[in-house]
Amino acid sequence: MAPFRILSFDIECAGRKGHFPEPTHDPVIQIANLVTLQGEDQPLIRNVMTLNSCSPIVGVDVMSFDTEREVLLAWRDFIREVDPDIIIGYNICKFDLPYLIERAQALKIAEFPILGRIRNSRVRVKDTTFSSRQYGTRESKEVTVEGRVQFDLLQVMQRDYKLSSYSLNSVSAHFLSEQKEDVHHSIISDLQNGNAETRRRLAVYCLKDAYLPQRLLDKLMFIYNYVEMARVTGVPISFLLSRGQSIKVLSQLLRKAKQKNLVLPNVKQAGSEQGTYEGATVLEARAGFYEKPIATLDFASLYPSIMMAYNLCYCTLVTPEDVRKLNLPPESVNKTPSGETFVKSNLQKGILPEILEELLAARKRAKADLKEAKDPLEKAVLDGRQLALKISANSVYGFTGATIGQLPCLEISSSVTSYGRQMIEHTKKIVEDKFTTLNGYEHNAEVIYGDTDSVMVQFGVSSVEEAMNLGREAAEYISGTFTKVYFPYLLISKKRYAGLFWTKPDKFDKMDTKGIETVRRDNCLLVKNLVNDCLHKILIDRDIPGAVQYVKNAISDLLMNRMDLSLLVITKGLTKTGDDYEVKAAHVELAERMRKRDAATAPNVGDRVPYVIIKAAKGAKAYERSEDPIYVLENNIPIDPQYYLENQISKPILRIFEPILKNASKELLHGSHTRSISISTPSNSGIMKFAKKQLTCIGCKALLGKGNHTLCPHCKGREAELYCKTVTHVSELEMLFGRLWTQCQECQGSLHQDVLCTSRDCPIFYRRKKAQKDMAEAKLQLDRWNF
DNA sequence: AGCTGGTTGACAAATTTTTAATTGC
DNA sequence: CTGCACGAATCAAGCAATTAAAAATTTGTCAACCAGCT
Repeated sequence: MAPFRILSFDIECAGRKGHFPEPTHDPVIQIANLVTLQGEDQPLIRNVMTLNSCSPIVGVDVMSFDTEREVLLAWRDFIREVDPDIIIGYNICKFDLPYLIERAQALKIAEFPILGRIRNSRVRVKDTTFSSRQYGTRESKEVTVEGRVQFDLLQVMQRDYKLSSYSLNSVSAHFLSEQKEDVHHSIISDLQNGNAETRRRLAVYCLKDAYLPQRLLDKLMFIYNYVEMARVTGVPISFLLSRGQSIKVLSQLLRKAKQKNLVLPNVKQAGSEQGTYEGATVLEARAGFYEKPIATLDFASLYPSIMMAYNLCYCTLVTPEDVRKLNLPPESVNKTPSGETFVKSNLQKGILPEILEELLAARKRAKADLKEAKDPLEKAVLDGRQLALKISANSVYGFTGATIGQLPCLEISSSVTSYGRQMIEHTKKIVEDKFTTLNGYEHNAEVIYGDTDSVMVQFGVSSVEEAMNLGREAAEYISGTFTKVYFPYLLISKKRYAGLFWTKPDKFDKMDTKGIETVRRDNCLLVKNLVNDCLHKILIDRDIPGAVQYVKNAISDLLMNRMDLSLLVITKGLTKTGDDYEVKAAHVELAERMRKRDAATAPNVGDRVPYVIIKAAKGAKAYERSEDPIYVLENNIPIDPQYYLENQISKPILRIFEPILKNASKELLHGSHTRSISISTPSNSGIMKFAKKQLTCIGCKALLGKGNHTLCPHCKGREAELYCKTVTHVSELEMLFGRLWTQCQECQGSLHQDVLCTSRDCPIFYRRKKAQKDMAEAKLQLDRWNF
């Protein structure tokens, strides 16, 4: 089979000054294209189509046109000529493609939207919303281009990875360690209206936006993984991006049923009946800091195994009446702990167990092949396949429990979970019964925690090796698997713990954290870093005083206003539309305010909203104090360090330190380091509007009388010293700013041009802006000496 | 009339409940 | 063949758990008020 032809593209359009571009008014000014053959590193074609003249770019075919109509038609012809199988880009489904179509409509170019592989078939655009528990609610557009798969990397990222920001910039930084500049749309117009040189600059941005999605596609091997998934589950690739999990299971069911000459019933929607059933058991967590190794016993793919072992399926479920009528012998049926009855496989083999058997067998084969594979490409293919098979196996159970689905069957799902509950309780009991001093073991084993398919056991031994041996013995005894040991282990509560992860006795593999702030996206970076570094110091370095000192320094820095704004940005997802929220929340209110400022760039449903908490009147709710970080930076609004200390840092830190340190609260949050509070910059809102700013002495901050601009009489004698100090301060800040500026220039790839980037996701951007503000302020101080 | 003790209502503080976000398995 | 109006059909893996913030409710406090007693 010929390799796929992949087109990556990006468009730039010029909005009227200060407005986000709209297809009815604003022209498309540039389109950048990259065409690549699947599996090859270098693109076949690199080109840019641009309105008005543009200076040449090395290695790129630059096509300048005089009218927008020519640009659009050139692109249409280009698509038809290249005839790509897959069209990729970043946010192309919601922005680039619909924009081109609608723009062509506005310009009345009727012959433009014929881009697919069906002759004379026009591209159609439709608004859609997708909503599921797993992926959340998201508004998008459906663009039909026959014969070409649209593979929008934004959608892929949002589905496959949980990130705190999904901007192309932030995603590229995360996966490719490569930044891109974020240029505000108002600047795009300026560059377009400049000269051939500024348009060249714009073209370079545009090309980069087409290049990065291509890099992501290669690096993360999406084509392999998605093609494998499509093959295994039997759905088109577009379904994997536009539909949910259940269509995959349904497709497999249909395929299997067809083989067996069966048909699936058309189950009517059960109305508003939202039946729910009992799920898995989570064992009570004995919270604490464990300095002895903790062994983890678990059952590999528990739910699929249960369904296979007990032959649970739609076609094996019988009612008590059936049992009587058909006179089924008791040895031919299983009664599940939840009270349902299923016939055994000798009478009727279930379809679901059969699907699962095949999936798991195929996964086993893929894993075996993976071990033998040498070629990295082949490895990638096989790893993608085995992962796809695992996910498929796990979602079969979920499908039967989906009450608003095609074929719900709560009898199956509740039976699965009831067996699961029985197994974990049973495991806990026999481990604690067997490994006792009475039975000749050195210590009594204690189950300290367990969730769904795993139990954490403290055997009481102090070496990792002994714990591993006992773990293996126990696993054999309960016919489960033994995988790992945690040592040391910090158990905070159910679903929240951290520990060093050992799979071999000589060295730990990594630090593993579950459920706590380091892995949650709704915390600011400050909290994430702080918790992570503390855990590192406590678990790996075993240096508790060091961790305490570290926290104190961080708190002191925060209160002194020395904290970088990028560390204080909190992000939360906007999960529903504004009116559906019943209570006011910080990110929802901010999104609403931003909508009023500029409707086009405000966050939408499904987007994540970044915000910081600013100073305000005492007693103001958090939702009244949330603000856009960029806005805060530009308008010099003071943030509220106290909020970050009390509402962000304090509780997570205490949860970690409480099991380790007595008086943790006193030690960490009320020490002398919390008294070094900086004088806040006066807010330009509320009562402060009426306060007059008075000059203070540069030496000692005492208020100065009239006609006195620099020093109070007391400091008069130190003139030379203080002047030097101010000069040094300014030059230090100038150097810092210069360094950051150069860094941004390097990022944009040129040291000879102005920096235009305003990326919300880039820490350098925040620091550069702050350095700029500080420098301006310091210069103002210096100017006072000239009086 | 003046004092006392109890009641009441307004408001603040404390506590509980609800809502939303997010993760574990 | 396209565009438009209208109606019908389709679609969405699961539960358990923690945490923070807002909203609702209870509790506490204090002053004003009033009736009864000395």
